[in-house]
Parts: sequence; structure tokens; C-alpha cells
Amino acid sequence: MFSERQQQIVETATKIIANRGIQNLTIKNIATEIGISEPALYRHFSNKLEILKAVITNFQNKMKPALEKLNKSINSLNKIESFILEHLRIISQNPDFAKVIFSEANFQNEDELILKMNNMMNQSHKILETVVQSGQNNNEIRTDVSSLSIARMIIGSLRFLVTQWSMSGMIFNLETEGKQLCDDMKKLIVAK
Amino acid sequence: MFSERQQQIVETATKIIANRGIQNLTIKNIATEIGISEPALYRHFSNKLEILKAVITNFQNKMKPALEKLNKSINSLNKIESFILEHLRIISQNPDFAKVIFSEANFQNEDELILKMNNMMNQSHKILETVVQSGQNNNEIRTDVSSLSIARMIIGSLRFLVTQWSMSGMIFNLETEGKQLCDDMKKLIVAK
DNA sequence: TCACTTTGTTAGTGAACACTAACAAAGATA
DNA sequence: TATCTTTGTTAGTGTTCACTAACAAAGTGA
Repeated sequence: MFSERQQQIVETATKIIANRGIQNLTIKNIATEIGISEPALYRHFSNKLEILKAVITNFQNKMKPALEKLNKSINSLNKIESFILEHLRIISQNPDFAKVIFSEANFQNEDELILKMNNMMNQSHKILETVVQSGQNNNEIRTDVSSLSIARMIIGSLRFLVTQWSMSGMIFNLETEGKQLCDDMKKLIVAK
Repeated sequence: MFSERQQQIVETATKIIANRGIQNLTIKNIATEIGISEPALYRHFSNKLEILKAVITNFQNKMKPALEKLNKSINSLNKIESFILEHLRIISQNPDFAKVIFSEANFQNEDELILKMNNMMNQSHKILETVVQSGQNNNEIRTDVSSLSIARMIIGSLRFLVTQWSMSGMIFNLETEGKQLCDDMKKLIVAK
């Protein structure tokens, strides 16, 4: 999909956004970081917007395994657990993503980018809500609480955990805290 | 605290960030929106960073009642309910805030602004965790789940709800959805 | 009336931005 | 060897940015 140079540009852009904020994501900064000239960048992306779109696509590609792994469990609570832990595993292995993608407002002024982010978020939300629903149908998950609320709590607390991790300078272990959060979440929603 | 003109500038800046993104928050755009010249702005704020700091301060001031109301309930679950609903009430009455403040990444490159946002978020989190703890001590809230996790779930799902509301173009009623989320949350955490 | 403060104006600064024109070197293909 | 494609270069474009210098009008207080 991406050439080697394109991948390098996308990763450099991600790194710059993570470390210095999107206001410092300039063609010059990307080019300098890589060690080529500005116009050389335009051989690989036609403009800056295409680079930003590629940053999101790259994130989506890296996150795919987290969604695919869902189908490997039969138990719904296990599916939820692997959804949470797999997300956190990927993010802690790619810490630059945390600041870039969990801050969708970065892309606020570009309609095309908002749409791309929104779709990604909604997709996760819907998949998770379906998992919760089937768990409720199987009597694994309590039914006195709506699947929408449960899915919101899971994704919301997951996102907030990553935000806290990112804003704290990553001082705590994301996966360890995530495991605790996940266990507590399971205790709350399991059917009695 | 703020003069009339300063308040107008802060509100205009908030509106621009909400509608057009922070990349379009320029001195010229603020000035044009108000109907004065660019240099006139500098009579009221010494530079752009001061305007951004004022935007956050203004948000904090508006949110204060939500924290003060906490002490008006004795019951911990009621405290949590009023925390959630009061936040959502203020945000739905000031919808520009939703996009501005729940996107802390907007301010990522300015250390001073990150700190200001981070403090605000941590303050809420700690207050809420204390409320949960006292609820656990009073046997109102179940104790098999850590107060940290519960506070994270509450704030996380609250933030995510606002994010969804904001990114969907505010197509649903924030307070109605919030009430549902709040009721479900109470069901999950109440002691048996 | 006269000085001072406040709040505005017009006209401009240098720096940074995304992006382009024109050209060069290197490798692949014929 | 000759040609074409790919990927780079230097030098530049016009635009926009935050911010400033210099000046003006209006209100305030003596």
C-alpha cells in the first residue's frame, strides 16, 4: 500500500504530532527530520492533507488485529477483555499513536479527516455493542443495563485511560492499569 | 476579572475553535468576527497565548457550579448523579465548550496550556474518586471494585458521550442520553 | 481649557507557511 | 549507448501569520 518512503513520512508525521503538536507538523519539519528536502516530500504525497489521511489509515491498519482477535473467543466477556487488552497492547507498543489519534480534535477543521475519524470510532463502538448484546442474550452479561451504556463505558474509560497515560508523560504501565480496569469492568457487568 | 471586551474576545475565540478548529483561531479572525481591527485586540490581551489561557479559565469558571453542587447531597450516589448531570447541563448550554475543552490535544504544543488542562482534569478525577471512596465506606457503593476504576469509568464515559455528541453534530439530546447513562452507571456500582 | 488615559485606527514588519518551476543524478529498460 | 522514469536538488512563489509603530478620537478629571 505505502511505499517505504511513504511509510517513513507517515511515521515521522505521527512522531512530530505526538511530540510537538499538530501546529508543528509542517512539510519542512517532516522533511528535515527525514533528511530530505521539502519538495522531495511532494514526490510521495500530493499535499499535506494526504499525509494526514495516511496517518489515520496507518493507525487503522495497526489496530485491525484488535478487532480481528474478537472472533477468536466464544465467551462474550473474553471478547471484551481481548478488545480492551489488545487495544492497549498496540497503543503501548506505538505510543505516538496515543497523542495523535485519541485527540480527534486535531483534525477538526478538515471535514474529510473528521469523517474518517468518526467512522473509525463508530465502527469500534458498534462492534462492541453487538458483542455486549450477544453476551446479554447468552446470559453472560446482566440485562438490567443497556448495551449502549455498557459499550459507552468500556470505550469511554479505555479512551480516558489512554488520555491520562499520554498526558501524564506515560509514567504508569498502560497494560497493567488496563488489566485492572478490565477486571473491574467485568465484575460490574457480569450476569448474576 | 475579565472586562466586557475581554469576555467578548474569549467567547469569540471559543466559538471560532468550536466551529472552525484551532488552526483557524487567528488574531485577524477574532478581530473581524468582533468587528474591530487586529491591533485593537492587543489592547486587551498581550498575545495569543494569553487569549488561549483565558479560554480555559473561562471554562473553569463556568464549570465551578458543577463541583460546588456536589456538597449539597449527602448520599454518594446522588453526588455522582449531580456531578454527571450538572456537567452535561452546563455543556449543553454552552455547546462551544464541548469541542474546545474536551479536545485537550488542541493545546498540545504549549506546556503552560497542557498543565492548565491537566490540572483541571485531575482535579475532577480526584474529587470524584473521593466521593466514590466515601460511598464505599458508607456501604452505598460496592467495594469489590476499586474506586479508581469507578471514577475512571464515570469520567471516561462522560467525556466519550460528549465527544460523540459533539462529533455527531449534536444530533441527540445530551442531557437525556446522560440521564440514561447515569442511571445505568448507578445500577452497576450500587452496593447489594 | 488642558493634560491624560483608554481604545481604537492605518500601514507596515519579518518570519513561516504550503506549494512549484526548473533542473540533476542515478538506475532500469531497450 | 541512448532514453525514460524515479527521486532528489536549489531557488523561488504568493499568502498568511503574530505582532508593532505611529497616530487619532473620545471620554475623564483638574
